[in-house]
Amino acid sequence: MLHARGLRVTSQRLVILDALRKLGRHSTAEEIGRAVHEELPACSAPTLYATLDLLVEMGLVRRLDAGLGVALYDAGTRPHHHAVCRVCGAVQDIEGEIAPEDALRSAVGRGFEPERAELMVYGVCVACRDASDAPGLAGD
Amino acid sequence: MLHARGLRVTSQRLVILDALRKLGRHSTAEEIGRAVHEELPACSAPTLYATLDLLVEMGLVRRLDAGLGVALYDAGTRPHHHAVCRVCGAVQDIEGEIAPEDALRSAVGRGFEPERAELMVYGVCVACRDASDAPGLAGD
DNA sequence: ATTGGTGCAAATCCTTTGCAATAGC
DNA sequence: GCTATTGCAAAGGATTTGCACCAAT
Repeated sequence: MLHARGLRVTSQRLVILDALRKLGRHSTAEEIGRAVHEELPACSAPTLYATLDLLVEMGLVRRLDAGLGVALYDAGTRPHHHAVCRVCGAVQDIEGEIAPEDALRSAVGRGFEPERAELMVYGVCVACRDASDAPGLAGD
Repeated sequence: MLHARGLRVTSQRLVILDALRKLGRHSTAEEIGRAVHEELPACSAPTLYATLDLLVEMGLVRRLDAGLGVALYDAGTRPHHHAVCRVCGAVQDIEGEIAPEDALRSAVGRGFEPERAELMVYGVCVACRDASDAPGLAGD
């Protein structure tokens, strides 16, 4: 898959993805770094971040900002929703590619007390779509 | 309102809230700071952040993390949803205290091309609720 | 052999903290 | 006057960058 993109297969990349998959869910770069160090003690922070960016770009990893001041990384690429605890900061997955309302219900069913639910829609705004549609410019 | 909480009414606090209200939408601390400086040139970053925290705590301001690396502040306290453009980073309000699904529809109706919608539910998880319910401990 | 990847260190950015001076009550 | 609040400067943490070396192809 890396080869297909003309990129090199390095032990760092393999170990980082593997570590992230083993950690399972919402891990900070620091947690991933610690796990990686057990196998690859010399792996550096810049490499870690660069690799995570690459994996995100490749669609193998998702990056998620829960407002905790650190980015969280997730090897599960299926879209899903999240419940963030205001008290302890824990991020709970709401599994499944389900409608937002069902996600909310699911969280409540698991004992989570929602105070506020916010939908973040990620996509392309009108202006940027128009810009990329403009003739003479290479569409993305 | 500040008095009611035994807090002092300072020009900084008034000007910061006023600036944020005038800016209207999702402003970064830096934007707010710039606006504040026009009226209160000496207002410092620590004061700005402290005041914003205070306003958030008082419920007059909401803080929002759109994954852009900076916090956005919003003087509109009514909960609403957001659409973030992957290309230009613009954050669009989806007005109204409406159901997430309607929010998604609303964004599409305005020309936004959604790629991914994620519901963030903020609240209190089971463990933290149980902890605060525990007898002998002061409930929050 | 080539050149993309890596590691080191330092830089950057946003935000917070310590402390003396100031201003609200 | 008492004390919260401010401003300054510097610290702090997460992430990125520049550059020389190394390793995958």
